[in-house]
Amino acid sequence: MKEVEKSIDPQLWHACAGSMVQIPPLNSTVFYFPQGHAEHSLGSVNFPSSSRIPPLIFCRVSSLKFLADSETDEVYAKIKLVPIPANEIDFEDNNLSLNSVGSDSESEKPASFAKTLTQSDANNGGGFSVPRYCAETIFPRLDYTADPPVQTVVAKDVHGEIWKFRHIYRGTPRRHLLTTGWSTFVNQKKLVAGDSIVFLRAQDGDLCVGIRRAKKGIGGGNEYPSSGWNSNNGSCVTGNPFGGFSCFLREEENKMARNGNMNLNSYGSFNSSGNTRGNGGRVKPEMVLEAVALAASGKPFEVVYYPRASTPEFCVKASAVKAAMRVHWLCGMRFKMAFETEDSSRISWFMGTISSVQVADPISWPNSPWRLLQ
Amino acid sequence: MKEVEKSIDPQLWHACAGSMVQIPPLNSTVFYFPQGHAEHSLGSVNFPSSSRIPPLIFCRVSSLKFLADSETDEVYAKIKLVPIPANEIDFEDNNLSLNSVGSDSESEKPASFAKTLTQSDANNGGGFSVPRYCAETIFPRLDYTADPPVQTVVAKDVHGEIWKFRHIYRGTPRRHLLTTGWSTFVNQKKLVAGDSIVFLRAQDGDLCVGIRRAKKGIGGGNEYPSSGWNSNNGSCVTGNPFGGFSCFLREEENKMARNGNMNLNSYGSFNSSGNTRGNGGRVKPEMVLEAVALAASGKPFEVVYYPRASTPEFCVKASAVKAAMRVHWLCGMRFKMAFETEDSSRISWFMGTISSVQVADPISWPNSPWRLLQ
DNA sequence: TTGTCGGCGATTCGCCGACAA
DNA sequence: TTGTCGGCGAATCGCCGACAA
Repeated sequence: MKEVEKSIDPQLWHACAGSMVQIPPLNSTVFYFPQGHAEHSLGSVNFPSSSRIPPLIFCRVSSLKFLADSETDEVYAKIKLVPIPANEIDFEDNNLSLNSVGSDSESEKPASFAKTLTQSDANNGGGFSVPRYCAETIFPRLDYTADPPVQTVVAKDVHGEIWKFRHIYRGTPRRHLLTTGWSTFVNQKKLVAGDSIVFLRAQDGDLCVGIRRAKKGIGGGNEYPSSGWNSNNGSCVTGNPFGGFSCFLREEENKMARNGNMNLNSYGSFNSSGNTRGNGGRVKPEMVLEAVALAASGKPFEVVYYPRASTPEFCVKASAVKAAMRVHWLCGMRFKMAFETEDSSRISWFMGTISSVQVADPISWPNSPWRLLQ
Repeated sequence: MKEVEKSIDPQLWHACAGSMVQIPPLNSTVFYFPQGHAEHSLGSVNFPSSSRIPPLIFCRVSSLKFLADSETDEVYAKIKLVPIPANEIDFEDNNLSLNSVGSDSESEKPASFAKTLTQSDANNGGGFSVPRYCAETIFPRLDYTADPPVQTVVAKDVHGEIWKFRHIYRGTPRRHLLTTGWSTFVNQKKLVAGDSIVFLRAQDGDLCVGIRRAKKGIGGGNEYPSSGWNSNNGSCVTGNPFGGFSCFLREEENKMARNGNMNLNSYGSFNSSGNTRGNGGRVKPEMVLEAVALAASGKPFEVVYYPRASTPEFCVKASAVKAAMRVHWLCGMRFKMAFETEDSSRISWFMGTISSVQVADPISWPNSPWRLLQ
């Protein structure tokens, strides 16, 4: 209720959001897409037909807050935007944004590692199997002369809460494991197989730990209206130099049998105890309407963005849009599409061919370039 | 977030709220006290000094919803009120309210029992010691010919969720106990010693179970501005025939050492895992302002009332106010005060003498009878 | 009548190497 | 390199009467 909005470490935020998520830097210029904002909403947004809403609005980022849900740890961002009047639009102003990009690269990517939890990792009885790479590059150095080599690993979560894990190197063949402390973490965070855990070494040397919940869709199907792979969900085309369109195709998604914590005892509660897992975090339709109304009238407004909601970004770097607009997208044109693999920070590329170029929903969004950039 | 407002069984609601809590019946007339509503709020409410707000507003109850917090099970009510214009006020109209009172008594009090959890009840290792009266009048009949007499007791909570308990009659001397299923209940509901549990047999014969959290005040002191025992907190005067002023003086309040679930292990989280216990449920100041604004302008409005918040009622039956106003309250006058004992539905009476008659905060609430009726 | 305690089984938790993918 | 399994010790959990209060 009275939750205090405490900004979290931007680097941990980005690590939890995924490597493909880009947030426009402070003071940079972006295009705000009301239609994209609407798709980001959980319910359907009914814009008043009376007022004409521009398909995209040129804005400057005036404030940026990196936040995390206090219950689910799901990360999200609050972005304050100030619309820039049409006559002040300077498409070539890249000075400031370049500066910002500079300050962006200044905060270099810290070492981080993500792993999807296996059954064995999530099971009660067990520990956590630490991939060798993670143990050697992220965790503190282990004294291999000891027998067995053991240490206590201390990590902060997004709320600054401290967790301790016993890190041991044992077994034949040898492997890294987290034992004591791990099951407490799994239980408190309500992690299940398929969720991911992120370890990150901050610049100050502190170890941080974050989580990414698996999408909770039941059948693995798209939960949102879409008609084909090049529609809105989970796929998104972008030329490499126009980066800034995040998209999430998950490997191994829903392959895992989801053996929830059903209480099969004869005693106790029968109803499942309220699915309070993550990824429910989405924007309310009223918030969208409010933001759009303010934006359309040129007033500053605020938007909330859940980077893991599988909907496209709706605040896109101005330079990226500009560059993309210069390209004449045509049928048959080939393109590269980036997508994220779940278990590491590697990025794979997927080649494709444009099958059609069309403006979606041309009635309410005439001449909108929105869908063209899906 | 997207919580559906599901009305719960009014009888279970009342059992959880406590026997002193009275909610005005549907369509009855009440006086709405903005000042009382403000005290019901968590933060401080700053009324705009520009607009004159009447100290009490005559209303009709147009809608009534009995609700329970989906997380903490704390009960609360949503009451829709329609202000009645001054010229239509009929102080003698008791027909409808009498009818409503009739329909109120029509839903007769079902058998219910409340018990404050002892250390032994709340401890992990143990079961629940069922007072004989509860076992014999509320629980299903036990077959005493068996050895030992055992049965499975099934109970629904406020959400309709079903819980099962093993009820056994054993030990020397014999006593009733809940064993298997009990600790699951305690853990899921996050009950601690000092909280209360309510068992209730509904008319349809179904057994229901509700909870009342102990107030979480640390020092046992008043959390709200008060100056003396006859101030607002935990005490409230009413002549018996003027019933409808709820008040809560708890016996044994905070006597219990509150040995929270501190995690003293060397591993795991250090920060206390967010105190998400009950009794935090209160109204936001904005809601109060909104309601008062609507009320002052004669428009229908809605209020939320947490019966266990230790603040006086702010929607009082019109007839009760009328009767109370007829009495000339004077210094030295003796009165009877009802208060609730925690562990059962008994009501005790406390004799007192009026020490002073004064209007609190006479500047912003001139001529308000509000404080007079504390 | 019922709150607390020590006792003791039964069950789970959780650490371990052996495998094999 | 790392996911899963069966094993086993150890630490709880949770049921029980014995006592008082």
